[in-house]
Amino acid sequence: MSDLYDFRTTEAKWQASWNETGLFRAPADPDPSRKFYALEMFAYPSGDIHIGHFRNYGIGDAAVRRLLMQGKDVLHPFGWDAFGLPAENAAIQRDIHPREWTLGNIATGRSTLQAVGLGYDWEREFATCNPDYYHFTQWIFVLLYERGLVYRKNAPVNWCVGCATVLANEQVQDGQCWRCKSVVEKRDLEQWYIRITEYAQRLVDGLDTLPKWPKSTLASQRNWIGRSEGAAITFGVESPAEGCPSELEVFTTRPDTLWGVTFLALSPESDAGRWCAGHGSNATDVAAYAKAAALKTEIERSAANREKTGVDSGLRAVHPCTGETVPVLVADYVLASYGTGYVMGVPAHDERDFQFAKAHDLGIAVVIQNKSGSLDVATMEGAYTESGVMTASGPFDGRPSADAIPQPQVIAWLEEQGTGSGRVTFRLRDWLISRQRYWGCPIPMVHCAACGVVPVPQDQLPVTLPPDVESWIPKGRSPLADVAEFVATTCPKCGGAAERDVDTMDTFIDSSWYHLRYTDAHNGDLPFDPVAAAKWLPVDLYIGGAEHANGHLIYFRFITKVLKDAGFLDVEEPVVRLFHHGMVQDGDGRTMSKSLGNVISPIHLAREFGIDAARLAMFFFAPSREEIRWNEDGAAAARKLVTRLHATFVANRDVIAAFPADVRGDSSGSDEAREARRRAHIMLQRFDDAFDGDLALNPGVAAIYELLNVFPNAEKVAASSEADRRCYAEALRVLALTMAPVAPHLAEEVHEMLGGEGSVFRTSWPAVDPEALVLDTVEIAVQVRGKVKARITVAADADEASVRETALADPAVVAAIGEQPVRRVIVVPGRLVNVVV
RNA sequence: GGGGGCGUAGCCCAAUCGGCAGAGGCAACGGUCUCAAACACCGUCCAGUGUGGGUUCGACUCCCACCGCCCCUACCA
Repeated sequence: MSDLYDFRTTEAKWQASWNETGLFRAPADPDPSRKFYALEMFAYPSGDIHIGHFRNYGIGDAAVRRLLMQGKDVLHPFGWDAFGLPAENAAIQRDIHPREWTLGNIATGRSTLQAVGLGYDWEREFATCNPDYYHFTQWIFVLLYERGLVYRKNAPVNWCVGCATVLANEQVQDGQCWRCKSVVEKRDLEQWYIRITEYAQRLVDGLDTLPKWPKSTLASQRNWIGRSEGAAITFGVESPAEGCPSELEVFTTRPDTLWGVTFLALSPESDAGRWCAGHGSNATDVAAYAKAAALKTEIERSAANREKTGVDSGLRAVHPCTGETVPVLVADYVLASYGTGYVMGVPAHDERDFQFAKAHDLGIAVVIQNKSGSLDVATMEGAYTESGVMTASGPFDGRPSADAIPQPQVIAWLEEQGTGSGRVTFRLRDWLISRQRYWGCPIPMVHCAACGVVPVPQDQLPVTLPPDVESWIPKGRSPLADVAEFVATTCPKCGGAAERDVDTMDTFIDSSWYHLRYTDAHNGDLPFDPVAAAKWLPVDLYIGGAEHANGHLIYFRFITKVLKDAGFLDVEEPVVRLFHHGMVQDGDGRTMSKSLGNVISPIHLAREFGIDAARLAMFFFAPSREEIRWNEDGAAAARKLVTRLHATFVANRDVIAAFPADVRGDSSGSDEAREARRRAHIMLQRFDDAFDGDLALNPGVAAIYELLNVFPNAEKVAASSEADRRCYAEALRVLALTMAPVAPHLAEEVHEMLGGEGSVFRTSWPAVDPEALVLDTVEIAVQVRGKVKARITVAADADEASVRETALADPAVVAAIGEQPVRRVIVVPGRLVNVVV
């Protein structure tokens, strides 16, 4: 073996070895006490694997390698989130079939990941666009249907003009399509929905059982699900016309402000709003208003502080407590999809209602008085939304509204009166999953003239995507609608002629169950064998970007719960510990993207610096959770570190080889030798803390530098005493193992050089020796009034009294105290002494 | 508007239970090596922790207010 380290050949050599020996192949029958399921979010096969993937997967890879050394039975799989729009866009732009484009990208991506030495069980790999996989995406859809969680509804939906498809709420960002940035409009369409709101409460409750999830993500999900407690209150409609709703039920979180209602407002898309537009006494105006509202884009409609428009609905409502009539308006600041679509207007105590009332000359009534009693309709410039004392509120006059909001007494009273009741509402909407696109999972439903909507029985799945369509160009309906042989089918129920549903599913459904498929990736009968899933679930560590907090990570929790209810799983939550890695930016702090042309491939890193150096650089730049700027100088420094590490082992090879692998130094070594040993254990301790904690590997890598910096040159080591050489040998042995997760190829090479058998990842992870960490003597600071005045050297285990005595005897301390009386002496063992005068 | 996070040397970042602000790297500078340069090696330099208060013997760390930056969310009644 050459004494010069050639990272290119060495790295290739060990990658081949890992493949041959199946190092990362998960055991078929993991020991329950040792199983560990490590997962990184799978990749969209967009083309090249970039440096951001390399970081994400590198963190997981390092964690997994240490787990192997700890003797865990590890499942660490990889796959491809392979359906989705970019494939179709490529098809349109380059006249290449989406499948071909996708499969080509997968092949490139896989070979890149393998070339950079990431350790996965490739035998469990799959792509969601493969019928072997989407067969069971459909199977799960049918299961959801059978469990009453799928329904069809005509409702206003987000319509992306550019993609010519509907979008889910979280796919609309700032009123634009998340993919193509086109304007998003509202359209009325009949679409498939999944009743995720049925699980809203469980999705909220589950958050309390996830202590190892980032606080930010828990908070984000809590806000997204948006549980609100309040009351549903029924207002009568004054002399309702034929067909007109006779009652309007509103939802409010402030039932204590009920007596302050001066109007009701209806969403133009609500049932009553639509009735008013068609049949009400002011139908012409309402219809015109509703039409204008629908044409507004999401951007216009959601612009902050937009003027609150509205129009008289033609109805009058009867206040359930006072019997007075109040005007009812149609206003597009009211959302049809939240609460009931009708709100009670309390201008004095709600900012939006205040603005609306001012703009439309509606009455304002103060019913919650502030502490000083100064609220007066004539002088109010905004709503008073705090709590206070209820006034002009019938039986509740004089009651504080502060006890609890919503007021339980008010709700109880409403229930007594029969005009309202307590109600919990969620912000979370049902999951709209229809997409008018080709490259997705077909919805396994059949429309039969005689039987209505009929699911394709599970034993007749999959409904395969037709191999070709006439045109990829979106025209506002699914390209599948034009494939006659796909559409024409027979009804599974009556056998008569029927038509297939032509839409495909949102790709978030593909990724909602992929973690389960890995446990049994080749099952042809079921999505997975419940026995196999039980062996591995829950995922012990899940690594991915924080941007999925409200999309994927909610759907994924939801589907896990449904499958548990259906008896296929025994876990309520899919993931024990969630970790969000930081992004990788270019040297100027810009996000790497194809359009900016600043994307760096890990292949480039492998060639220029070596994979181990690139990993070390990445781990060293910043804690894993923080974003980093890629920096070639830093990578070059890491390359030097690899060279230096290798050279250190080569130079000290004979010293190490003279002792058994489990050599231990002890206190008979010199200070210098024991310091080397101590540094090695500090390093180990830091890696342990990181891997067991927040995955911040930077202090650990820094500790490698620290160890090398105190390590004497080889001549000196060779010439030292036997006791010293034992310390040095131990330090390097600890280093050789501890660096393995972060610099795996180098570690294998060193392991082999030191005479190790097999892979270093089949040896065991070292244990910190607490005895190696302690120092004989420590220098501690002596402070007088908090200012350091002297430093004294004492035995590390010196008792407080003697430390105090030594400190007080120090001339500099004596001088600093002078004539002042000593009031207290604080001794922090091993740290400092503070004299209070 | 709501929520989450972050401010430490020129730059990236450490700092255990509240206990001496500096471990490490980059850059810069000086030196050794070299015909010279690069590489390598040795060494040097640099902040008082965004601001203002508070608690404490002692605050980067805890509390309050403010400033700046990043991310998420947003007419949710």
